[in-house]
Amino acid sequence: MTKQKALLLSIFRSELCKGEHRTADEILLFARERMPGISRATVYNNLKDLENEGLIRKISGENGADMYDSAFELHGHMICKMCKSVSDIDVPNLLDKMKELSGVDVESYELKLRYVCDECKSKYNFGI
Amino acid sequence: MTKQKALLLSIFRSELCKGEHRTADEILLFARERMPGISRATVYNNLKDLENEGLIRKISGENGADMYDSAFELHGHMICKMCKSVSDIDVPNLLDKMKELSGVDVESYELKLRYVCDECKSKYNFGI
DNA sequence: AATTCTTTTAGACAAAGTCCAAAAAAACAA
DNA sequence: TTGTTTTTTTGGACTTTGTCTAAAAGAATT
Repeated sequence: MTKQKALLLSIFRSELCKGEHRTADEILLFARERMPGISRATVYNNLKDLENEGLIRKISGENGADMYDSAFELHGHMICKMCKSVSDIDVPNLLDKMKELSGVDVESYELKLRYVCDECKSKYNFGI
Repeated sequence: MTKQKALLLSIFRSELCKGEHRTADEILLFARERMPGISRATVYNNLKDLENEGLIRKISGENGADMYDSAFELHGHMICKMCKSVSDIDVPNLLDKMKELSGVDVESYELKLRYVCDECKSKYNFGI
């Protein structure tokens, strides 16, 4: 556990990431506020480590960049088709159900539900 | 429906894509075999159109590039953590369950189950 | 203190995808 | 038909995201 890695972990545990889904470059910016010289490669390396250690989870992002989530509980994500906003949704027992269904030891899952959020609905119906 | 778009659709409906998960650049190569001058931008544009029209579905890929799936039925994907191989899994009624759980009109979903495939298991246990 | 192993760093590099302006094609109107 | 407008394609430049590499720095071990 180097200083750099500890910094990243503290960022994930802080308000900066609570309930948020951050890209690697957002994390890099946060990290540089506290450790100006930290290298991009170091951030990417440690994100990969933290993910392998199960301390954070990666979500393949809708806008190119992957995002990271540090929530303790495994959960799903609701993605608005229009604005690409992301919100969490708890899906009870999904992991166990998928183990049963597949017959193999599923370690984790990524679930994205596509819909149109209320804000976008009202923005694009022009009052009709 | 331009010639270019029709070509892409025919590729997705052909044996080239049956049960496969193709990247945009793989589709570009297939397309150039039949229409040598077709541009990369055109392929990307039309893949986006076809996705919006619900004729194909995008899976955010594990190795950088997104992949496309033209299967009619919505289904989940099993992803091996080690070799990143992808296989399909049918998850009955998941969409309806998610509509119910979320209380909104979920249009589609993307589900990835992470595990270690048999081949990788035996490759990395060194016979122990 | 010397050695070895791991991590960081900076920058080059690669891959995937977007953007743009001009040309071509298609759709529409007279 | 011909002329006009709109849409799509094209090629290439560009951006973004992420990886790789070799050298330096830092930890751990002997």
